Amino acid sequence: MKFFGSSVSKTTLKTASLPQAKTLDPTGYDEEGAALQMGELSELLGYVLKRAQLKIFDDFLRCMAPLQLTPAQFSVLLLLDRNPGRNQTEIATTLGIQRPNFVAMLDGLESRDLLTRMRSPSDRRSHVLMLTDKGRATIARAKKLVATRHEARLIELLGPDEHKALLGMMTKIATEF
Amino acid sequence: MKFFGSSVSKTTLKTASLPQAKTLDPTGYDEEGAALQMGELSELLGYVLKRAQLKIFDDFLRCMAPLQLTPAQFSVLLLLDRNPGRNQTEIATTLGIQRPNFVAMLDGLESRDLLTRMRSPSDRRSHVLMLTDKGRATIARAKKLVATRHEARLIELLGPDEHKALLGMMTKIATEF
DNA sequence: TATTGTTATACTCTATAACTATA
DNA sequence: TATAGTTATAGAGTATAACAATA
Repeated sequence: MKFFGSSVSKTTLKTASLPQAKTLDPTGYDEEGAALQMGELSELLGYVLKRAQLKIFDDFLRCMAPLQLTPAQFSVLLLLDRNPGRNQTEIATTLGIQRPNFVAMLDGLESRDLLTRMRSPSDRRSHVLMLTDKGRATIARAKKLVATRHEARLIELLGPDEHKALLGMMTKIATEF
Repeated sequence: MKFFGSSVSKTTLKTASLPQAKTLDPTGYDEEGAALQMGELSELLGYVLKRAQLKIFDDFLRCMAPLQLTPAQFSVLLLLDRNPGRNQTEIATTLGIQRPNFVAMLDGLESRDLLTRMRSPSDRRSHVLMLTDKGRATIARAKKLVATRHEARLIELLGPDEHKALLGMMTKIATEF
């Protein structure tokens, strides 16, 4: 499902420049004829929200290119750093990831030596997840990249107060809507 | 790519209740043990933005269930209503949809008799897109559903001023970031 | 040559059912 | 029985290459 497209593929993850919706020139007319009327679309929160989200993810990817981490991978490492010793179900559920889909994701991170799976001694069904030293170093670097390159640009664009307000509204929608 | 999952499939489109990230109870502890620390994640705009977007799309789908329109389909019909007589490339490009992916989408809408493709007399390569009467009636009903059920709830949650400010910030990110 | 619509294709994300090994 | 991790699979969304018809 989508309002429209554009995202960055994981394979092309190096740093891709994304195709995006046509932006009108100042005259409101494009090369060949009259510009299209966006109508109610520009007042529809879901529409602009989706577009903004794609932009932000794309920028996140660019900023994180040196570490080759997707937003999802970043969120997993961050959660593991803060919550060592949790099992797959706990981490996946917290992030809204289906357990089956989490398996391949962990395979990838584990094969890059960023985390380890250990059978729990107390419950041998579950895997205790722990960042490796490399994983801890990576998430530390990643957080710096996000803060200095990504979030800093966002705050610069919006202003610190608006940025803060925006965070609050998004959280409200995410939790109360 | 994702921060985490949860969305509504088009097949299940009737009205689905979505699996979502665990919400903590007021104590900050869940059933089995300590709640997970979200850490920097709750301050990361991309993260909360994505979560909010999923919530909003899910609600959009529920509100639009009587008409069985996805956000993407809604945006196409809306654009066609405002801009009759455009060709596929123009509509697709404006919405950020790849032309190849637009074909199946139009097939679906055309088979539901919501729009028509006509070969342009002036340029026989291109298809002129027009809403049918049913298409116009449908988008009219859809706009009412969105306004009264979907956007109204959002405005109620945020307050009209905040909602307006949010729209502005999202547009800014979508166009200037 | 270039463009429009199209087909074919591939990769990602998401969801569900069902298996296994444990409990 | 129920749960954790897993496999298999299917449906969407998205991206690119290449073709036929037309310009």
